[in-house]
Amino acid sequence: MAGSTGGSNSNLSVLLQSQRVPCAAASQPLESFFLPGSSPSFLGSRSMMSFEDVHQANGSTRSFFRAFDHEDNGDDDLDEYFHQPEKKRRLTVDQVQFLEKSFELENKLEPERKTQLAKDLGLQPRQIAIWFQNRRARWKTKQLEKDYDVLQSSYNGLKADYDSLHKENEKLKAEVNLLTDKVLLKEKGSSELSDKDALSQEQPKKAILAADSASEGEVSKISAVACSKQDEISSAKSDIFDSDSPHYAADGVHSSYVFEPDQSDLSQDEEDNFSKSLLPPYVFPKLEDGDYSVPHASFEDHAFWSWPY
DNA sequence: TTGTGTTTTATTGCCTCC
DNA sequence: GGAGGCAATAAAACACAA
Repeated sequence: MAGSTGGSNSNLSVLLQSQRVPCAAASQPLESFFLPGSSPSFLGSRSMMSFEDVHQANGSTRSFFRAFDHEDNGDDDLDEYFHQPEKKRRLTVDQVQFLEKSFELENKLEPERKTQLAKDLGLQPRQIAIWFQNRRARWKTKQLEKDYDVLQSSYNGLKADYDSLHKENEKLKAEVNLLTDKVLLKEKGSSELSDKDALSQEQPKKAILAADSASEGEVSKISAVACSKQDEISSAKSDIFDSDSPHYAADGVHSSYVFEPDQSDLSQDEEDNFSKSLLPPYVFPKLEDGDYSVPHASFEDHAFWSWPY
């Protein structure tokens, strides 16, 4: 459209035909637009309201075509205006208001409507089409901004949820690690008690290795932590181990001496089974770095939503 | 007054639909 | 193939701070 009718000749005619008709033709639409109770339907020329009346009713001192604001009356000025080189001229406030109303009703422009609007506003149909074109573009931009804002706030909400869940997950992970350590210590302690005699005689290699791998200080430290948490987990402990469990010393004595199968010798399956045997029905695989953690994916990564446990 | 950023009007080229 | 729509863009008009 635009390209098909474009051209300097047609532009000149646009200027001459549209911008030079600020009086009779232009006043008609404003009648219907500004008359109280009237809709922007086109009433034709029946109204007695003149263009000056329109300005007064509108409280505006602007002339219909703003260009005349700057060029005082006088034939010379008018002549100069009409013969000046082709220039863009903004539509007046009234024209824009009228077009806006029309746009609100329907943002697409049928040929008849375009012609009618052009006639009523004293503009070229092409100008009307261009105005609607640009108006649609502005509307689309605004709409995109709105959509962006909605998505942004939605994202912020989800991000906050994620952060909160991530924190909670970290907290729970630490707690699980602590409890697992305690359970393992208990397991080791009870094993030691039950196998004490055999151990003292056989001096199993693994016990030596375990003793070698952990300094006395470390072992006693772990034991101290475990004992300090004894009360916290006592109830859970009774659920985990039967009182006659071979893993649990009847006298509750804890030893810092560790005897247990070296887990590094276990296969993965054995390791899993080991963990399961400790804490049914909860599955606590041995927690190393990264275990039980939310996958370190970005928030946008949907893998996050398939909770790892 | 002037420089600069924003808004508005208009053009161009491409695309789709009938 | 012509009409009309849209995106990108140019350029005039406008707003405003310095």
